[in-house]
Amino acid sequence: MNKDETSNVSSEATIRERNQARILEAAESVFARHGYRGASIQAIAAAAGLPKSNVLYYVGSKRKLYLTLLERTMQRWNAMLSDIDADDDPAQVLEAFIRSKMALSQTHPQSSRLFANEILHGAPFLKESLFDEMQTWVDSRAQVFRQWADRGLMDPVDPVWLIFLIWSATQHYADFETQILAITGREALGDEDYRRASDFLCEVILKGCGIRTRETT
Amino acid sequence: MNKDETSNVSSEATIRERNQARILEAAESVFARHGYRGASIQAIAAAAGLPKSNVLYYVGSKRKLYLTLLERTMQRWNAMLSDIDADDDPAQVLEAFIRSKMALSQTHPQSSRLFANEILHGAPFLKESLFDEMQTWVDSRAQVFRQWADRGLMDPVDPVWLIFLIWSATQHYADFETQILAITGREALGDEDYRRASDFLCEVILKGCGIRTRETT
DNA sequence: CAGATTCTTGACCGATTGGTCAGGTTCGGT
DNA sequence: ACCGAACCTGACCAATCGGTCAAGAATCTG
Repeated sequence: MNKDETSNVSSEATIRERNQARILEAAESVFARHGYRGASIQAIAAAAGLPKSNVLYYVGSKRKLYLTLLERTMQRWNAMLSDIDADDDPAQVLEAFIRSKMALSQTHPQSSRLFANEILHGAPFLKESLFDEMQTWVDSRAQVFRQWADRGLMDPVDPVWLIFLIWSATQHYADFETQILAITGREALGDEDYRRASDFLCEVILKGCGIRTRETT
Repeated sequence: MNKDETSNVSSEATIRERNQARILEAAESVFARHGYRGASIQAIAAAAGLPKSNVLYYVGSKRKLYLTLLERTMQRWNAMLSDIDADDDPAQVLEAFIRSKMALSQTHPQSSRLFANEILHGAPFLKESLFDEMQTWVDSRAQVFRQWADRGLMDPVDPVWLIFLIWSATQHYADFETQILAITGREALGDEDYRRASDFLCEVILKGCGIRTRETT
């Protein structure tokens, strides 16, 4: 009985979940490249290796699919960005922030591009409440940065512009990967490239903010 | 006779040039938002206030229109980026570079977004020769930066990553304007905002590279 | 003024779009 | 074995897509 139920659930979840995962991956790639308006369900279906109506059977509509992916992107980002406190070490906090953002660009470039496309489209699918959350998050971080500056732990730079600097610098590796590869003559950005770029960003940005790092060798 | 000729030429150029300018402006806006695939000629026509077939009369095809805009974007960028020399002052060069890029983001945000969309699409319309030119440009700049580092005028940071940092940081204000406005509670980025952001980027990036700036008051 | 050129623009075309729908197949439970 | 649920998928629909074409109006030129 118990064994029978497990077998049943597993079989049901396997088909639906497997197909949904295929569709989500395919859709992310298409939306990341062409944005919402430029993506077609047929292109997504082709990328997923399923007929179009089968895709619609699972996801309902283009809009629902897109919203699911956007939500997933936000969750990926939130899961990697931890809270900070004024008692934390600025060097460690900023370095962790930069490195985790770079890791996201490396592991989920399509998510980054999908988000970039959403913003370029004028963010029609991002709820105002989500921007409110972002604002709250930026404000709380900015407040900590200001306290560090007050205590002489870093220069009194504008903390909001600093956050934008880190966002832009780190997302660039995912969003503009095509350009970077063409200009640097690479076929892909590997671990070593990401490590060196992350080191560079940590070094320049921290130094640029007057934050001294600890040499650990 | 001379007076009659002037009147004739002016009248002919006025209709065609005026309509082409209208179409280019409208198209830039639509392509900037939706990218090539997501932009429709009907949307461009509506934004230009002309019938679709009138638009096609002037520009021939969607592809030609897009390529024209892409070319125009490249020319705008090239017109503002001057050659540099190892004898130049690093602080002045980098500051000029950052400020001119920020000015471009401020005056031509749609161009920046159109380019961003082109890259997100995988750069299908950018000729390989154009990337070669970019690479040449980046390499020549990197060489100068390295010479500066050799002479102790700046830190030995990776010059290519430095250029990417400046690109990403400056283009961010155009490309992610929607996000910036939402988070900062602004309705637009004004001169003062751009000035402060430019100052911030100059200060942090130059300091981050170990370049000392001259205080001019 | 007449003819040539440019401009305007709706009708039309085949292809594609986001879906809807219906019917058949497969799977799971009784 | 039967029935219901889940899955699969081609046909179909109205709307939109990038263009073509033709006809009339406006403008230019000699």
